[in-house]
Amino acid sequence: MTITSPRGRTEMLRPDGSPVRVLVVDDETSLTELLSMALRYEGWEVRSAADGAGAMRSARDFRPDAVVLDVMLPDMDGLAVLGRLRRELPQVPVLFLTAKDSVEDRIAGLTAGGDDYVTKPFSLEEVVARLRGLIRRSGAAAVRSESLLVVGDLTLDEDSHDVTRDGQSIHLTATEFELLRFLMRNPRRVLSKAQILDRVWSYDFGGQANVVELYISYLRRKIDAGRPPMIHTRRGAGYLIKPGEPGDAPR
Amino acid sequence: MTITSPRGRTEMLRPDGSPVRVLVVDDETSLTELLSMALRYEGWEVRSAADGAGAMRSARDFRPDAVVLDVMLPDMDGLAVLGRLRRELPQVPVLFLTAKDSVEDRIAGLTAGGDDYVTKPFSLEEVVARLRGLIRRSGAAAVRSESLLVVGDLTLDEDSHDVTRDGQSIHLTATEFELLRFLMRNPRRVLSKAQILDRVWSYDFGGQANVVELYISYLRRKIDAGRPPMIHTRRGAGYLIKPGEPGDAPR
DNA sequence: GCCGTTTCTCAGGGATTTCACAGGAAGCGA
DNA sequence: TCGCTTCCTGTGAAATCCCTGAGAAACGGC
Repeated sequence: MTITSPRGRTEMLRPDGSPVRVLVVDDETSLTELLSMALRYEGWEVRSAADGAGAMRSARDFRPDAVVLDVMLPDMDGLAVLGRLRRELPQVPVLFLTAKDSVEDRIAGLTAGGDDYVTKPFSLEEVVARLRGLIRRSGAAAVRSESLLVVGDLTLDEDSHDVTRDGQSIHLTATEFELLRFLMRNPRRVLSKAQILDRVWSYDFGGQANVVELYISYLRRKIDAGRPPMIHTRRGAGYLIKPGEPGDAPR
Repeated sequence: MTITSPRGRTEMLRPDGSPVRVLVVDDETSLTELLSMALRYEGWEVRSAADGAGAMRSARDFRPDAVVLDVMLPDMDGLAVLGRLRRELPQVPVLFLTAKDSVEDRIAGLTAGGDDYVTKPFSLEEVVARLRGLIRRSGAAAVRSESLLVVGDLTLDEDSHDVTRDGQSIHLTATEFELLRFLMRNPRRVLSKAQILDRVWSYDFGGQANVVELYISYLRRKIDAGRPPMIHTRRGAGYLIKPGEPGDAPR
């Protein structure tokens, strides 16, 4: 079931109408807090645990629909936790967090089912998108929602990563794609550069804030070129995307 | 009966519409968990047992449509379990898991009845494919046809392992075949290198992640040569397969 | 056991993507 | 209109990602 909330975003709900539940397991509290905030903002109910024991307790009485699990934990390693979780919650999809350099000690066979993983440092957009994908495909939320975002004549498919405007296919780089996804998931809403930076860039990004301007510029060139513009600047506030009005001068 | 679920994949169902049931018997819990996840993701209902006694209990009250059975079990050996299973579930097909070096002809005798086997370490794609074949042929799921995957003018027959593009037969090696099957079972969906590695390569593969790139390269040479390309790279995300657009430049 | 086939590692090179920097354009208030 | 601030975007360097040839090792059929 998908409903549109008053604030204009689509939310995932369980069959009984209650919000989707996500359990976050990581020993870095700054990370669990960051994630919890982002996931709550999605309208999900979140509980977090800092170690394997806490994770098992939460699994039992919180009964989450999805789990975010750091594979490196202090008391028992992530794999042990995974095993116990699987026994407690056999159906629940897991999103693994893993360090960049452990790409080689790749989580062999962990993503067996519909599971997925992201490498640290990640962007919140990425984590949220993957979680949505996992939950959607697991059917836990009975949200057989489409993977297609539509704003005016602009479409973005989260499964195939295809983007089209007015039927014409548009090639985007990975960062451009995430930025556009974030805009399109919040249509007609002003998003500040800080918000965009926090969501689309990885949490340890230390660069210049004007990358956002730069990527907005890239997107405009690809999305708005020769058409009524959909990406608008609110000076001093941020950017927003909305369907192009035919009356508007093409860009 | 075969239906296409909202997530775009075909599922097997029993004549009464309930999901197919599979019993997994192995004493290595990490393996039963791995398999359970993968099989659940197929939309099947799974129960697992760690020994012969548990297997018999599950056979009686779970009434599975297929059994995955490790021939090496702690309490009684797989053959004894098999005999008891056969008495309890005379019609049910069995997929044997066997160590690489075990006597092949003994297994050959076992699989005479239409059963099948895979050697450890296996890939999840392989186990799932074999199981699908067994179930399809047993008639439990009332699915008789449907061994043919089709994407555009590309076809892959899971029974005969024949692959054709535009009517022309294409020879693939075993690994190439499994990779293509995985792509074709998830058309128009971006699959990350990690997902591909976890699904197509055996669970204990510890090698370089760029084998995936290599095999994509092999596949392209055979599938896309001189034709509109069907295998596409999404830089920073993964690969996907989709029907070639006639307008696309041939490769 | 031998020989063709298949799998996989390694490494170079090429193409793409990301990002910093900086000059210029555009908006805004007085 | 002027001056200040904010935003836009060209340029280029560096990093990253991907492709593929060559060859070693493992496998399989006979």
